[in-house]
Amino acid sequence: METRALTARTSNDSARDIPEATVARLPVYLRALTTLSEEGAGTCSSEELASAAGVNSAKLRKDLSYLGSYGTRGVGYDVDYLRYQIAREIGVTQDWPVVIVGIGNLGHALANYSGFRSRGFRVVALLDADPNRHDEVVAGVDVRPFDDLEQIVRDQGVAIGVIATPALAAQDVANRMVDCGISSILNFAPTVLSVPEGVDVRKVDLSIELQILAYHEQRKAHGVTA
Amino acid sequence: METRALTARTSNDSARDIPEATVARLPVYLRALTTLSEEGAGTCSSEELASAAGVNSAKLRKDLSYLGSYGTRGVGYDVDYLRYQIAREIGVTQDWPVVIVGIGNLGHALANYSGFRSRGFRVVALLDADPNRHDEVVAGVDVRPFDDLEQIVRDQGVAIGVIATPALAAQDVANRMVDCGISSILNFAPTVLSVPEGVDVRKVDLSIELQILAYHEQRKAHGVTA
DNA sequence: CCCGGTTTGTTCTCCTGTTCACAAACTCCT
DNA sequence: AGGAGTTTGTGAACAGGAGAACAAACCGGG
Repeated sequence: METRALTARTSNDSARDIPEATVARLPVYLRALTTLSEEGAGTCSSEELASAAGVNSAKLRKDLSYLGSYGTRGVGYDVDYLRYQIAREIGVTQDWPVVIVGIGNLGHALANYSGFRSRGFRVVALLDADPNRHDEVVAGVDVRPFDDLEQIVRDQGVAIGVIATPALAAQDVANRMVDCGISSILNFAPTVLSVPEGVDVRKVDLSIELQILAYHEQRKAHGVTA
Repeated sequence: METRALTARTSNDSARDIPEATVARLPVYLRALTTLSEEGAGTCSSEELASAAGVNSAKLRKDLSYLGSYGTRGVGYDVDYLRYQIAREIGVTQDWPVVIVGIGNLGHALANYSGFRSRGFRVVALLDADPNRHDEVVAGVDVRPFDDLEQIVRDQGVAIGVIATPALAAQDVANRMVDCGISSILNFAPTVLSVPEGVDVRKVDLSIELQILAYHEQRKAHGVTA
């Protein structure tokens, strides 16, 4: 609570500064709550929700306490109410327009991924530098030239871009995105992007995850055989 | 170091216990070194490599120090030598057979992803429960029934499985994988898997990453307007 | 109204990871 | 050989997150 003085909150708060580790878990809680709600649960305890989310219950309670006191002692949390509060805190009660650049195999998969739409993200454009791909229609959206980026971003108010190009093109795409005013980038290309301050980049790297698994796998094998 | 008593290391070490955070960065260093090598660099300083990998140079040096003293003071690191050492530590000098279950959009993309092969992972089988998908050939590998899992795992010595199924099927697939002896799972399904001790699970969730970006994006917008 | 049972919110402690700063070690030049 | 310049490896301080534990708050029954 004493950190509120630091963040110079303006009018109504509702946005204290939440630790990164907690932010990363909120979507997991959100999903677990959605599942619980679909199963007909009206309330749930921190223990139940923590188990559904795969975390420690003390950690869950601490995470939720950053958002406010939305539980009732002796009872638990109202599933739908808590779900709404988390959704609002993350910002997925509103609709986020998203552009995807690079419509190869991965781009196709992303464009077709239903989990985006159902969670408040709307794919408003698919862009690709290859003219052979233009006028192709993927998931009901037609693929357009990369140069249309600026107009689309301006017209639709896009703040989030997804990069699914080969590694070599990724930095150029990122630069163009930043120039157009995009300030959050999800990067699937296996390369390190450099962007100006104020722009957020998150990276998803398929082969890195496998390599981490391989490391542990190797150690397991060693421990057994040696 | 006091945790070594727990892990019951046997004969020659060469495998001190490396912090998880470091393990997660080693593949990034590996990729940066590969790029440097292709650019013809013979040696590099921690500053250069750190910049290429997008991390602090002190952190890089500390990370590398867990592997051993592979640098030369006043000079830097031999690119190819360091690259080999990291590859060996991760375990990607050997070949890892991998099975992918669930050949939808994402499964297709994964099967075609060249980054796996080039990093020591070989997709030995594609499995899908849907009979309509069988006999389809993706990336030179034909799609087979899910029930073939056990035989494939046994014949090919598969230790790593990738789940790219819908959420509802993921836990069942994971159970079967574990039963067959798979001990590392990369899960793309948006669900929390529960697995017995000794089995590693890593999760890649596309929509969670977007939600994290949305949270920060929302805060940026708030800070500006309010 | 009071009491036992339950569950949250929070404090405190521990541990992991990050960063700074510097001694040790190496090269090159004179 | 010696000294200036460079870069690694690491000790130490610092920050942040995880988990145990407990007081505060709520419900229901008598």
